[in-house]
Amino acid sequence: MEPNKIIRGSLSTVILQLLQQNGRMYGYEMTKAVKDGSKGKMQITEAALYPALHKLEEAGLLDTDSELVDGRMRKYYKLNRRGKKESALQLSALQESIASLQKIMKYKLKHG
Amino acid sequence: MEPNKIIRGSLSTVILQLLQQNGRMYGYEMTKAVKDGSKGKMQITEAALYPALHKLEEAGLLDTDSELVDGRMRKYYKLNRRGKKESALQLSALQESIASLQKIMKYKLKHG
DNA sequence: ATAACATGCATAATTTTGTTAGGCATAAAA
DNA sequence: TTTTATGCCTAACAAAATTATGCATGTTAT
Repeated sequence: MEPNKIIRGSLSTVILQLLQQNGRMYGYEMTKAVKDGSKGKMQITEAALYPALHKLEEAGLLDTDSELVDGRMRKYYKLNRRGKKESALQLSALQESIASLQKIMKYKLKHG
Repeated sequence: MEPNKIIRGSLSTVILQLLQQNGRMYGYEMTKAVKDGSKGKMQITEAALYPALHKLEEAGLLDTDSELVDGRMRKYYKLNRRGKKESALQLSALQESIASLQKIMKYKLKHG
């Protein structure tokens, strides 16, 4: 079983939420945050992350700025006003989805 | 936001769990169960369901039998021994994944 | 009668979204 | 000096869904 099946389709929600929690992050940092925050049970590959970040940026939800640190460039992302709204929306939608999923999996037919 | 993003990647787990709960079901019935069980918030389209069912059957997790009811054929599915094992495995894996996902989304960096 | 909707199965074409596999560069550690 | 960590990225491919159909029977509404 793949480690992070549940993230499938929720990657952008996770990204937005990480930024909501931390204010300003760069890509590599996010991959570490997910690995650490899940105690190694999940990971976001960079090949999945960067396109997702670019998509959110293009969608006008994120502001960016780049910085040279220790001789390497970092591209920082943070939520703008629209991003904050969208973040909240996606979070509650996800929580409702999880609740629905739990219900479904306990569902028993009437008159079975 | 799509209604059932969270099911993405977890469809087979949901199917196995429905069969675990109800013992014996046919495809159309499953689509209704999901719609009812989630109060319309989620659905499994038949185009997603049937290939998934066939795949689980091919994987040797489900036994089937067909029945003519009210002039229409129904193909019933149920878990066999292997399917029951797999159902339990996938359920606990999914629950752990959800727990990890929740952790990640609350994750805050040290030393911010 | 007949059109629309519910039941019941299924597949084909397309899109979304991820993985696998790379590339490039700097710095630190073994 | 080779490996590991940091840091960005894309291309080719695969998985898994959605959209769009198709077919057939039975029931309900017009």
